[in-house]
Amino acid sequence: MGKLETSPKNGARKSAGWQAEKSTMMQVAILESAIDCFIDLGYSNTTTAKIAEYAKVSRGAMMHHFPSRLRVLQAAIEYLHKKRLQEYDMLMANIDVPDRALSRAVFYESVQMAWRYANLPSFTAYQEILAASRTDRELAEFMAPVERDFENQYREHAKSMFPHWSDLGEYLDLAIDVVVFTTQGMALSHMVQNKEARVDKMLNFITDQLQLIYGSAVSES
Amino acid sequence: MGKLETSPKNGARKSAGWQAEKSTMMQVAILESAIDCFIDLGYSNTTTAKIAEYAKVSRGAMMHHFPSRLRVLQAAIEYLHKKRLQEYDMLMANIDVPDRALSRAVFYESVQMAWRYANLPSFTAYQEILAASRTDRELAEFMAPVERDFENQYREHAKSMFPHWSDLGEYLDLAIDVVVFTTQGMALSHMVQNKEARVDKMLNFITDQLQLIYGSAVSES
DNA sequence: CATTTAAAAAACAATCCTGTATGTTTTGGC
DNA sequence: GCCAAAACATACAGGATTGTTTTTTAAATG
Repeated sequence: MGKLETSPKNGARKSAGWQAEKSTMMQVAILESAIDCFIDLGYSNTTTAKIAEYAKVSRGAMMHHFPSRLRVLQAAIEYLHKKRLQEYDMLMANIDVPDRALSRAVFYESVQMAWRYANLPSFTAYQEILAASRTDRELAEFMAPVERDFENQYREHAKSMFPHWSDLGEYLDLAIDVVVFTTQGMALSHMVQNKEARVDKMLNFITDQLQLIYGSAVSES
Repeated sequence: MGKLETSPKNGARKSAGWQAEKSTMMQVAILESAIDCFIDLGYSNTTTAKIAEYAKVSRGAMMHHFPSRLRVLQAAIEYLHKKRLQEYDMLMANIDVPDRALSRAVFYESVQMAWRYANLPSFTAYQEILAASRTDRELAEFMAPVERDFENQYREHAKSMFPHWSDLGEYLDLAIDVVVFTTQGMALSHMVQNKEARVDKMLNFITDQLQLIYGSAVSES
């Protein structure tokens, strides 16, 4: 009941490596299930049994591929990391900059994408892990390079998007911090009243600040 | 071994209510230990045994005062809530405003205090609880009014601190959000590189933004 | 087709945690 | 001093979770 495909379909005859394919399919299913568990149950409530249940796989089968809980979780974190890097590129690629003119619209779209980024399910999953890492030394060490990766991606993308700023590193870093801290602060806050309106105001406000920072940067150069 | 005072000291003769006093002493010790556990171990790793160990009390004694884990945790949350409200007042009372002049120094000190507030141990403990509440419906319902309390405190304090803004609710709310989201976003982010410098830049930047918002507010009135 | 190997499922032991139940000490009133 | 009640300590049962072991099933190969 509820297994993955257990035998090759008639159409696709037994190809040499179909077993390996099925194996990786299952592994992906397990990792994605682990991430879903982070989101639904929280990091520490993500048990091996729950992951297997989500993946519609017996716990024994899972333990065959990932010999311990830690291994599953670390693999899931790596999987999530790659996914988030991709999602970031996807979102930012959506920004419409007809002729690379630094209009307000460009800034605003960037801010909006950052906000969307902080509202993806993968962001929630990631925050669960980060929160757990605060009191889990081993996990924290595992996460450190991941965090560095993100900081680098932010900077690299910003550099390519706003080449004028490439030289003025300080202002660029400030602009990034403003956007990241604000959007993530909003995403992590549990706003009770008129969330939408406040978010909207904040996003517009940040956009204005970006323009201001940019103005300072160019006037200084 | 390692108990609280188990009998009245010679100096203080058996007063009528000393038993009740000792009882509340122990309860306070337990609640503070629970909060320490949140900080050291994380919310979900805070077991009844650990709390008792931290409080240097037998688990049985603890279960006598708090019949279930949930009760201890809820009592600890309420205790933490009061503590945080007090700490906020303490910090904000420190802001030196000689003649209520709205100089940059006043804004800056406010921002700095908000940053300090987000770096208190109690903030960490609180975030542990908030994070856990995301996947714990019962806890979330328990936390909702607490969150409202804080939002109200922010607004009330800001109103009293900047009476000129009292009428322009929108700008005041924006200013509060800017400070809260930014400082909390920073506190929750795991900055890897030159944290101090970035924080310093952000605090100064926010201060400038507050002045700007204030300028918009007064020019509109 | 038979056999060997990998994959999957199930069963098991060890640990931890909660809640309760039972036993012991201490306190306050008489 | 004595007794009832509370405060405190210890012991135990039930459930959950992890990792291991054992059994069963499926696949690959000669």
